[in-house]
Amino acid sequence: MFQRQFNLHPFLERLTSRSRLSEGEKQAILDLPAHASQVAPNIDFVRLDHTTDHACIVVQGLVGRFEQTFDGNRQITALHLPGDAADLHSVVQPKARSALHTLTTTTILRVPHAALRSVAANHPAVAEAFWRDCVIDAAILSQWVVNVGRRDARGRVAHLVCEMAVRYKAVRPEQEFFFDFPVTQAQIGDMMGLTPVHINRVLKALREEELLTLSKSRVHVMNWTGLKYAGEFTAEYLQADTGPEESLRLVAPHR
Amino acid sequence: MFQRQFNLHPFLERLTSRSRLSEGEKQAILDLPAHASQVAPNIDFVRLDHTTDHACIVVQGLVGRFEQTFDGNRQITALHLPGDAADLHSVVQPKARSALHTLTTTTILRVPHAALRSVAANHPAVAEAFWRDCVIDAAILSQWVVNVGRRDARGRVAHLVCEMAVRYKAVRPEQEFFFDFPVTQAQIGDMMGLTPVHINRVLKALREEELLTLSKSRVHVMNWTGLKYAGEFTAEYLQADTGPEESLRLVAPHR
DNA sequence: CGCGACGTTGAGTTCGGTCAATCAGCGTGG
DNA sequence: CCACGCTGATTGACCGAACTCAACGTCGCG
Repeated sequence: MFQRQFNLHPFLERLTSRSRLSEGEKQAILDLPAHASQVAPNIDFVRLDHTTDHACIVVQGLVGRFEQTFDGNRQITALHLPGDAADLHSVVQPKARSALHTLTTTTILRVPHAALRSVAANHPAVAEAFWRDCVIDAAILSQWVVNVGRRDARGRVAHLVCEMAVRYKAVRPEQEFFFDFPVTQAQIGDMMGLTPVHINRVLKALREEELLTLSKSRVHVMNWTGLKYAGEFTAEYLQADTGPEESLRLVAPHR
Repeated sequence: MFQRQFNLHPFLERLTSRSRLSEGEKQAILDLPAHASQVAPNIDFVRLDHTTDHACIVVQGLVGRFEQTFDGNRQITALHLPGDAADLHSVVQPKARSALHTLTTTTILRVPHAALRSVAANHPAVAEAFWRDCVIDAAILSQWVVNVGRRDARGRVAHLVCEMAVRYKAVRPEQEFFFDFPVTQAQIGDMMGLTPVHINRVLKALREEELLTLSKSRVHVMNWTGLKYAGEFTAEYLQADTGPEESLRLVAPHR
């Protein structure tokens, strides 16, 4: 029923922000068959160890990737915003090693692996763009390890908010700014490897430092410079290092 | 000077353990140009933010991938054993987001990106194998986040040793076994987000529990079942879920 | 209006960190 | 051969960040 309301433009934008594609390749992405569906909050729409034949693209809402320990503690390892392909890697690894969970009401587009493979096979630059997309997600994941492993609670939360501000394209370096970030304190705890109670105390401290406020699923960044410093944040890891224009083709030119 | 002594067989083995390749594709991998070199211990042979035109394959020794915080604390995010392509992702993301550091004397083979691209372009199944390799490394990284984020010190170290035992193919489920793991306690601390002092105490506890002994760069696992339980370890995430035989080709068959 | 989910706060505990001393091994140079 | 210095392992005493437990507040909703 949502078939006509949602298209693959956000996904294409994400891809082209990381890789250069020709007009024909862009059109091939937009022509991919996709089945839209709404998912209610707090639903695991991809379960651990299940094998899928399609990839999920987030169009609206917020999705968390997580795994859990034997005693049920959850660790969120990644967040997926609109435009992100939450499990593009499933094209080459169909069995899910981590679950996908909606944090809010979310609209996802399901694209069959067969169609993605076909586009990648016919357009080597698209295959490379898919590969690069997975590689950049891995770089983000790597930063997540650093955050959880080496920063104290205040630094972790500051870093998370910085990353989200950049990924939501909300940053106004010269002034305060706001953006929606629909998560509970318990979910932030699951991202950072901390308890909800401690997240609460950290948010209170950040508020008292006049760095940021988080309330009602909305972040108010009051001091971007100070926040970046508190989270030791630099944004480079979020982008491809080659501008999409200079990006090389996987297929070497024929000699 | 080492050109003739080392070849790409370990790398090919790693690839074929995760993806199926035809004889021609295998040969193409083995025919890749590679420049061997020895690197002394504790050398950063790929620096942060440097752009490379080649990928590094570990043939002997042990390599750690790491990033660091502003105050110089290191977080090791991955280990690369012989056969691993430590930065295959650099083919599509040439600027290094994390550094590579030798933990022991290490022999690496440097393979030009141009050659890897050429093989991938001529053999779509190789392109897919490269992509899958990066995806499985990301799954290992994801487990690393869970380990650091959600387990206590004892569980983290137990999990690490379990992962290494499996990756070194040292496991003998029915009996005690040994394997070389040439790292210092300080380096284990950098992997787990803990201090060297605490690693020492945890190793002492694991020794007193008769789970494992680590001394002189050698691990002695005394109780595999108990160790797996302590680290909540399951090995699935280390492998491709499709056996290499069933692995699909990126190129769809022509209709 | 009452319930449930989420947020807030306090008191006490604990895991892991910090600081510091000691020890063992090992390569080097006198 | 042995003294020296360096690196890494070990241990103790103390500290502090984050956890646990528990109570209470707040808000949205049926």
